[in-house]
Amino acid sequence: MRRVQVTRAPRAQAESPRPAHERDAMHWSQFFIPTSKETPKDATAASHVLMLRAGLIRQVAAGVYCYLPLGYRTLRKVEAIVREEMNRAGAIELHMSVLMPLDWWQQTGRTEAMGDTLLRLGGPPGDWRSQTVLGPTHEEQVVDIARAFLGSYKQLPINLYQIQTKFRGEARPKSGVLRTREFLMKDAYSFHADKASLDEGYQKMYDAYCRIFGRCGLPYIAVEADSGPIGGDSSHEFMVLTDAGEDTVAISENGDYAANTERATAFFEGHRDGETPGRSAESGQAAAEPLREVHTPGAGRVEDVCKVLGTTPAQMIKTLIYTVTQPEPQASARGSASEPQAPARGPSAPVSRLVALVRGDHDVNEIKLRKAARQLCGSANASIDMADARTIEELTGAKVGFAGPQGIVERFRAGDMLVIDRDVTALRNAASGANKTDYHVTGVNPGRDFPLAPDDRRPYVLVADIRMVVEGDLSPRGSGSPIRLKTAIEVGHVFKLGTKYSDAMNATFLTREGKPARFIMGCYGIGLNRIVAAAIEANHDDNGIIWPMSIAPFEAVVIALDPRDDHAMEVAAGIYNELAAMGVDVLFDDRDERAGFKFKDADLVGIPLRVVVGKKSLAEGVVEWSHRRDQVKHTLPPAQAAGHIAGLVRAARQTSAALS
RNA sequence: CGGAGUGUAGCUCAGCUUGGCUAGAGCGCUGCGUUCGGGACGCAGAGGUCGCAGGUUCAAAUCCUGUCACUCCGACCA
Repeated sequence: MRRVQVTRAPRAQAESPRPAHERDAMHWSQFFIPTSKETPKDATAASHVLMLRAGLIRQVAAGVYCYLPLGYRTLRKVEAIVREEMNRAGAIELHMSVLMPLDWWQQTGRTEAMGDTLLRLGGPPGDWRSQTVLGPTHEEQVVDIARAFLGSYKQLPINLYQIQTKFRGEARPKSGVLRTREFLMKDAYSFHADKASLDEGYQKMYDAYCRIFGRCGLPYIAVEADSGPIGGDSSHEFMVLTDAGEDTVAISENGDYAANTERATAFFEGHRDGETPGRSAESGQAAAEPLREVHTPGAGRVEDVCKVLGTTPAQMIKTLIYTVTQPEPQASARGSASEPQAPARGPSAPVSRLVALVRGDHDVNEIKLRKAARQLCGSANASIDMADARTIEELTGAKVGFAGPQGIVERFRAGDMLVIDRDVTALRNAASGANKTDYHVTGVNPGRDFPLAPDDRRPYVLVADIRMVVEGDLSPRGSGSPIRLKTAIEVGHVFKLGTKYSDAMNATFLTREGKPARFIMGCYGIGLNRIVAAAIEANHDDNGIIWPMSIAPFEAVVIALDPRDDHAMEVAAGIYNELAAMGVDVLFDDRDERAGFKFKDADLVGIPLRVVVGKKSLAEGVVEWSHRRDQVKHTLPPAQAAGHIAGLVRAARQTSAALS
């Protein structure tokens, strides 16, 4: 740090306005905090605006930011908390490499699964660069370590973690630091000999995460999550509820249920009678009406149709057509070094059509639908896409907007599928498209007009939960509590991975019986930059950031209001020095600026505690102090100031520690 | 990847429609002075390849073509 000074010294000595020996970096006049009054053009999220205005970060490129000193101080504090709690939970820190061989990713099949998200170095074919990737996550590398060094059950369980910069070819970076191409992540990987040990390790991480986010001052909740392409059977996400998030969380009002909408499910009425969804068709109270065609010219959208038919979206069946693509069975994944860019899907990949039925007031959850499709066709890698207009017209015989379920299976080819949402099975005399342009039908009845179960001729029929939950759905716990939807930032994620990676990379250890067995794994991630952004989203006002003490770049700021008044300056500097000596992270605003200017800066930057030393209050024998959060001014004699503030800092630190 | 938009000083933007003289303002920055408890003021300054490349023209920030970057919506997203 001093080195910078030394190299500058010869030139600076004569005329530098601040000679080296007088520098104290924690004097605001000499620190580096480029604040700005202007709201940056491109920032919409509060955290993004404030991080730029408070001089925490600077954008380098889309989704790439550098951390300026103030931002870096906070990031480092977050890092320290994460490290402390991981160590406390028995995890062991290591540092893996960012560059790694493409080969590993081909072994686990994730070259394809991650697609463009996996960043490659490029370079001519055969060059080492074309065989090297920038790590977006480190399962492959840590499994490689495990298969090399973990040979015995005696070494298990073990949890290895790192805090590392990750790279992802994010297609659309957004919201400042919330979604970027380069970011700092804590990723941990646990290895277990059996399922019970995994459950234990998972719970340990879950608890550690609660402590971490609690200590960082985040109002978080843990929700059930979809485990995504990474696979695995159980997973929770740690969410901070804020406007800026890009995830949506379903929470029941009484708090007995919380899940990411990717997987959230609602209470199904059919359960009440103990009915199986497929059978409820026969038990309807209303008499089944015959199908009746109604002319509905131009009414392709649900609302339009309702108007014409005088019905409600909840009484309609929405018929959506998808295509299902099953990739060719993985040809030899190994040794394809000569052709690393092998096309993900050959043109010959078999494509079948899938008809999905949901109620008119519901939307399809494509993650659930994909799961259903995979179950039906038995291919774990099958993908689904909305069908194009031609496919739809071919299947329904009508223009887009007039598809209906009745008789649709008669038009099926081998391999086509029908997936019916549970809630559709409960409908009686519903309305739907007529499979005839400009016509709809009423009196559609599940079971009579379309099958609810597979038979010999149509083996691909499935009733499942394939819809998004909506506001007002009831908690699936059966408590009757309504579900609310909230946007949230995902700050952490814990998975039970199982043997997905140890299988793919053939990573084994020897059991007590001397037989090789695959590691059972868990993996656990935390986005450190997101913690910073989420903390700001959750803690700010019109004037700026309100840092939680635990991650504030400085815990206290001493503002000298009259730097030209020797006495006032002396008192202020004295308090600053005392605080620093007491181990408080303190910044000294010694700048020769007007009072309002400095107050605004202090508010913007968000330091939790503020001491103001000015001629005016000094004349009354006091200095002022206040919390950033409530701005209420208190006074006390200068001699007691440092001691009091240090006490407040200590108390806040203890509160944070008490969470753990 | 699809749709929309924007690139002019460190930051926020005007100028472009209808080509024309030395390319402007505010904030910030430098100097001097006044001011000094909630983002002061005066005077004097520094700072710009008008994203880049090509074209049209006597003449291009302005018109045309291409290209790059960034932002927003969507698709995508351990």
